[in-house]
Amino acid sequence: MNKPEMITAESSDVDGGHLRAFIERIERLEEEKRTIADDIKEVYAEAKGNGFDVKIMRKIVSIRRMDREKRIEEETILDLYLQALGEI
Amino acid sequence: MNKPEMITAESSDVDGGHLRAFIERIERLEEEKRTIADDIKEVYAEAKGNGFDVKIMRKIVSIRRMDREKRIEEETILDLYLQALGEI
Amino acid sequence: MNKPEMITAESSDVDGGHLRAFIERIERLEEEKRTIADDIKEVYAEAKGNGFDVKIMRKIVSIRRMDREKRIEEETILDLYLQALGEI
Amino acid sequence: MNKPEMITAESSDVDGGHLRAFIERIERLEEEKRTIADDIKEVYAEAKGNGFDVKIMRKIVSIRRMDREKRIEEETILDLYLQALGEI
DNA sequence: TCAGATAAAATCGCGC
DNA sequence: GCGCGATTTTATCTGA
Repeated sequence: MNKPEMITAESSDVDGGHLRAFIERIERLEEEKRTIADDIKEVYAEAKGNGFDVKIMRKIVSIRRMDREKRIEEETILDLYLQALGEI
Repeated sequence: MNKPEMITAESSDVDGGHLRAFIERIERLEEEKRTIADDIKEVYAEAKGNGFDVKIMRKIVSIRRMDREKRIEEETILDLYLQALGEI
Repeated sequence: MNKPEMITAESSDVDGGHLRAFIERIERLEEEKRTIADDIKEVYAEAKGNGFDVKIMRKIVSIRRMDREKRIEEETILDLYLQALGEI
Repeated sequence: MNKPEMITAESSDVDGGHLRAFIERIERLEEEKRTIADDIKEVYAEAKGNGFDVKIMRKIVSIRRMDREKRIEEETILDLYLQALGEI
């Protein structure tokens, strides 16, 4: 009895194993994220090696992202209007 | 004659097709990155749902990351010392 | 009447004098900061002139800074743990 | 004899005391720099508390800095021209 | 003087 | 909505 997972103190029942599992899942995901970020940097570097201007490319990517977000925003508002009309 | 890729202005030969390919690779990678960021958020949410304190979890992740970085820094400085010794 | 500070347009009451004072305080502080950055550079240069390896020195400074930050992080998480315990 | 500062190995005569002094001077200066950076942040925060838009303030500071640099640049070029003329 | 590395500033996004 | 932390962008610096 009194195995680690059966601690009965009023307060500090922290399931270390479970916590550890969450932490490790997060760390694996962050590692993946970092890898992809590195891949992105590599693509920019490759583009630079091909004579493209990285700063300008970043601007283009940023503008296109804003455009996409704007479009989604507008579609969302449109949907809201359509819903509102349907409810009349 | 004079197909797009044959423009001969001295300066502004921007290979649009090539650029577009780079941009699209980057955008795909950024989409993947965003997905992973969302996954991380989900894991934190799940952990919270299991009674864990997200703020503390973030600190743990942060401290463990610092540990890793510090270890790498120390290996780097060891290399620098060894190089410095080798150069004498 | 109608002294500058009494402009009554509904929206654009920008207190220019006040803003200017803030801006100038910031600029003075940035000037000081730049001076100190220059001092640091001078110390590195002097050390180099005395035969020390600047790259290694920077690494040492960086590692010592990480040590300090890690210590602070650990104190912070200890506080978080104590708070969490107190809240039960 | 053979006091620390008289080590005679061909290679690793590192004057630790001297190095330490340089490191500590740098660390003191970096601490001062950090303090000033914090002061700047505080000024921005105070301005924000007085209803100013921090983002815009940063833009103003940045533009004024560029203006100053531009002016210095232009004066430098002017000096170069004047020197050149003087040499004719 | 330039590229590549390093550090700083600005911006973004989350959790409270 | 605000502070805080992470990320990204910009600037600085060093070594070739």
